[in-house]
Amino acid sequence: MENSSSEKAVPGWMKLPSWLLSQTAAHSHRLLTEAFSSVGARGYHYRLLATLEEFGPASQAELGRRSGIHLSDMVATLNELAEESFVERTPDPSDRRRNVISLTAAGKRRLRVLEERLAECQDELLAPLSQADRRKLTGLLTRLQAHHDQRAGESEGSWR
Amino acid sequence: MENSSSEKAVPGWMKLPSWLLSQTAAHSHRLLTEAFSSVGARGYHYRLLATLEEFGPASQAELGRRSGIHLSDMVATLNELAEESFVERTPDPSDRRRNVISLTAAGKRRLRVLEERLAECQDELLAPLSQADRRKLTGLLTRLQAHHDQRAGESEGSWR
DNA sequence: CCTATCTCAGGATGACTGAGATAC
DNA sequence: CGTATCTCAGTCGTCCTGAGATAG
Repeated sequence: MENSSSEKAVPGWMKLPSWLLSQTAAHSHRLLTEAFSSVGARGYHYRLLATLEEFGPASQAELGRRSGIHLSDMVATLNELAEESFVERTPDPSDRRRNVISLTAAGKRRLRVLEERLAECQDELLAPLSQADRRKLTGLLTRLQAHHDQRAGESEGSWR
Repeated sequence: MENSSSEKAVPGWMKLPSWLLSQTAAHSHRLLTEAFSSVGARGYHYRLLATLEEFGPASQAELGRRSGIHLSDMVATLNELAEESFVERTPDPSDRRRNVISLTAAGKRRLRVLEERLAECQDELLAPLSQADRRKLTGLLTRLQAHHDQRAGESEGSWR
């Protein structure tokens, strides 16, 4: 033992919830980024593909609302996905402002791969926690998220 | 009770721990960014000032190890802090490669302001949770962080 | 020679802003 | 008209890579 405590000296702010949250999120983000980029993808790709499969084809604006991705980023992300033929952009005949985005067969296969990687990440992320602790953590985070989501919806126009 | 009627349709991946973590961290980050930027500061400024007060003057490399800020970012951040006279950069006479960074009186006052803002953010962040839940969450996150920190230290050179 | 320190230039991702063109 | 959609051009903060100059 070195001094009063057996641990290395650590700044006090590292015990704050906001810091712990940002750090664990950063770890999680690193895991996901590495897993996705190992197959040439990134977070936005997964979010878009998964949203498309779950809710079906939609305009870019609608996709943005469902996935929480900004329209500006949507364009670039869809360009990337379309270039690999994971999604198709078809003009909407009933509203010529819109593109209808739909998932291709290749896109579904891609999604399966990303889902596998994602599941592995969850496991690695939560490795030190018991099943009960994982549920507890998920529950607490869900409550936090619901609370802040709601407040965001109130002040703005609830565009999400 | 099911989401078929009362709840809005939400993609399944939004229930994953990694997503909840990144979202709550994003909310937290938004709170902090707004609070800090309302006085013209940002996260790195607080981390550096707080680390300096807690551990005293140090070289930039040492500060980087203590605060977890990359050396490349350290330079720019210290430039900003020095420009407002919150820190002082003095050449180390015993090792002419080094600058000794120290906190000024103005820097301490600045830190007090940022700490206040930070405390308010913690409260707002954790608003929907009871004291017991807050402790539980902090405990769970601490365990996650410790686990991943350790693994990061193993594979790399434990520079942090 | 090799390592440590400081500096600078840049990238990547995610979140976000603003503005323009077009269609409703 | 105003509003919605799509596109493109950027910013910002955080994290991170690489390379150079200098000092130990």
